[in-house]
Amino acid sequence: MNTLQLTSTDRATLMRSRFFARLPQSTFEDVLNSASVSACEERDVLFRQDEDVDDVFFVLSGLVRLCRMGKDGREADVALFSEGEMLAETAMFLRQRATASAVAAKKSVIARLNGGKLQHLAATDHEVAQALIEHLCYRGKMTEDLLAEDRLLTATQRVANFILSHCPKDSTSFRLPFQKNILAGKLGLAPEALSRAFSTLRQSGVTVRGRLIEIHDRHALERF
Amino acid sequence: MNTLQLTSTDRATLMRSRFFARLPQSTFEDVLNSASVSACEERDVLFRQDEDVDDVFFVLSGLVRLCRMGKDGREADVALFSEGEMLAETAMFLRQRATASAVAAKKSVIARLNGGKLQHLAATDHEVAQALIEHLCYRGKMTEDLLAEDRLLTATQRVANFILSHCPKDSTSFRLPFQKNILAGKLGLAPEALSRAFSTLRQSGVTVRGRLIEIHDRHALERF
DNA sequence: AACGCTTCTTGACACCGGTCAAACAAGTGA
DNA sequence: TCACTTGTTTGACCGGTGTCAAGAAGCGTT
Repeated sequence: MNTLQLTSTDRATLMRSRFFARLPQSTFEDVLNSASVSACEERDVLFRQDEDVDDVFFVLSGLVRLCRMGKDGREADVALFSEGEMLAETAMFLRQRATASAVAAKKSVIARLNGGKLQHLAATDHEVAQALIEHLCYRGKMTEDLLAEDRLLTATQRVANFILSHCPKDSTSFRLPFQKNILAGKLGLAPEALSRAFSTLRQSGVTVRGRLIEIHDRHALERF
Repeated sequence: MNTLQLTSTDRATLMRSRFFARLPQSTFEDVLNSASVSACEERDVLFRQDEDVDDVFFVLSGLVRLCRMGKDGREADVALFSEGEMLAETAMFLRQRATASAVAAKKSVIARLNGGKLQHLAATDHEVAQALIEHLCYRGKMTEDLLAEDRLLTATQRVANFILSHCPKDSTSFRLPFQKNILAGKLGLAPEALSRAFSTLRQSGVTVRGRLIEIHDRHALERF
């Protein structure tokens, strides 16, 4: 986890993000002044469950898995953050230990924003508070979506959903943005189950070669 | 769904709640001025999935189920709100239809706060924004907890968890706060599965008679 | 090109939990 | 109190998914 300088593409990534996009330039700079940037290898840990976390993390590039561990050692992913997404903001406001661990799911560049600073800004700057509220609403919905999918859909249906929502409407194929491993975790599946789901979908015109997914019949997928 | 007057116990309930507790009296009155109160019977619908929802709801007494329906007609609960809890706040900030339906799970009294008013307050009043942020963090954590439980624990373990977290530390028994039906939904189980979980736990010293749950060996439950 | 590592796939199997049906209990209203 | 409705339990069955183990494919390194 080496410390880096914030590049101009990093700044661009930040400014494009849901959270920062709506903040005025000066506030943006203000937040950045208290930020540090580091390069992570796959499996590097940003923070661990039950630790105190004071900072807020921002994915400048790469991928971060948020996972909880059960007492028997198994672990379950509860969220997956890719470029331009922010995590660990709840630790700031609920005075309690982290409820999950954050682990890089591949080589990543992570910005670490000062939590106290951000909290202070949220308390004094309407724009920041507003952006935070929207961000939290969005995150809440994401988690609720996951929960509902888990409870309503079978493995194959969840995979079909994922494919449909990730394949551009005007295209017939796309590349998985990460390893199948990770996708399985995000969907709450064992890797084997993901593999089987793919092979079930082959009957409905889905071709999987490495990370390349081809769809030959969108409607067949929707019907699943 | 009859319209009611806000009683003084209702006011007390509001002021005790996570959200309103921290607001100054004047803001509190301000919000209340735009509120209406109604009595709901079990199964009354507060709003339906895919509808536009402008208001924010507050449970003054009773119980509200938030559930999503799958295309095959099955439905899954994604949250359960009891006395003193607020729901549908995300609809205000994410400009989109409701992602779930809200249904009274028993006779309830519901306050309906004006969303626009609240949104305006959140944008101008630091205290309101702050309260909202904390509320959203809390809700987010709740949903994440549910997701993690679903993914990490078996039915019996989830039930054991529920019992442990609802039985006062200094007591050896408690009453279920709602029908087993509802509990099953909250835990993501079919009623039959809940029933079986209870009967499995009987071996670990749990007695169930109607809604009365008795624990004879806390540690046995924790080990599950 | 050959090696070694990791990721992915496939098969076998067990088990958890959903579903249906029927018996049973509890609650409600006349 | 009885009849009726609604909620709960139990049994039987089966489909879905986790787990273990083995083999295949992919990928980077030498």
